[in-house]
Amino acid sequence: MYNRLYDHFGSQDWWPADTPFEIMVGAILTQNTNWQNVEKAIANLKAAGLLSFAAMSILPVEELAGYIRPAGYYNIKAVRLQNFFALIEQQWDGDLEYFLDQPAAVLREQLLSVKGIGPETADSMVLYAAEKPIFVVDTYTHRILSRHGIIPEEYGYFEIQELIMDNLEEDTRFFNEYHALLVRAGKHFCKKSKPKCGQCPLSGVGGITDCTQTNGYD
DNA sequence: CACCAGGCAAGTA
DNA sequence: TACTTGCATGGT
Repeated sequence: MYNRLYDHFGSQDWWPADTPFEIMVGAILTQNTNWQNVEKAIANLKAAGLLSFAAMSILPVEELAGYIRPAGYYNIKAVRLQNFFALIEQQWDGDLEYFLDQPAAVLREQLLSVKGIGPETADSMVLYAAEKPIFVVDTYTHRILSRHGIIPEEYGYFEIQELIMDNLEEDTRFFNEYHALLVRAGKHFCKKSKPKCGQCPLSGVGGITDCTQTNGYD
């Protein structure tokens, strides 16, 4: 599946951000949200010169919410960002580099303890900001794998992650590209409302040959 | 108009 | 434990 996606789409060059801090902020902002909307929120923060831990962590919650408004769920996400900032400030004295320089399992556990950071957000931070080999599962991963008969539809986050990590090489660069490619494929072919696109580069994988409806290429 | 987007936590029975 | 609901803007 990876080879087919890479041959079709090429390198995705993820995560689209300039710093680990920007990646982590983006990971929270993109929860159940189109990336285009997140870009607007990030642009607002950049324009105000606030896209740093020092600046953002002392911002009042109402003010923070105002900047990230385009990303949707802005009130709850402002609180989630502050919960994350509190961990870095209180446990790591505001030193993000030091925080990220821990074993993946420890990092993951600490991130999951933050209210508002769940499995996907935590793993995105571990893989893309800390650059440690962990596979990020998302709705596209679940949808694409289940529709191709690789996993049962009822598989949850950790079951999917375990299957991938137990059977494929644990490599940061590979997991980075694979997740990004699955998202790309999901955006363009494996839409929720179109179970069978037929033009997906994965058509036929897993013995699934009945993806016969059309959905259009890029 | 309806539906979707790179989730998560809280509420209900 | 297993569903359901709230959160919200912006694009198609």
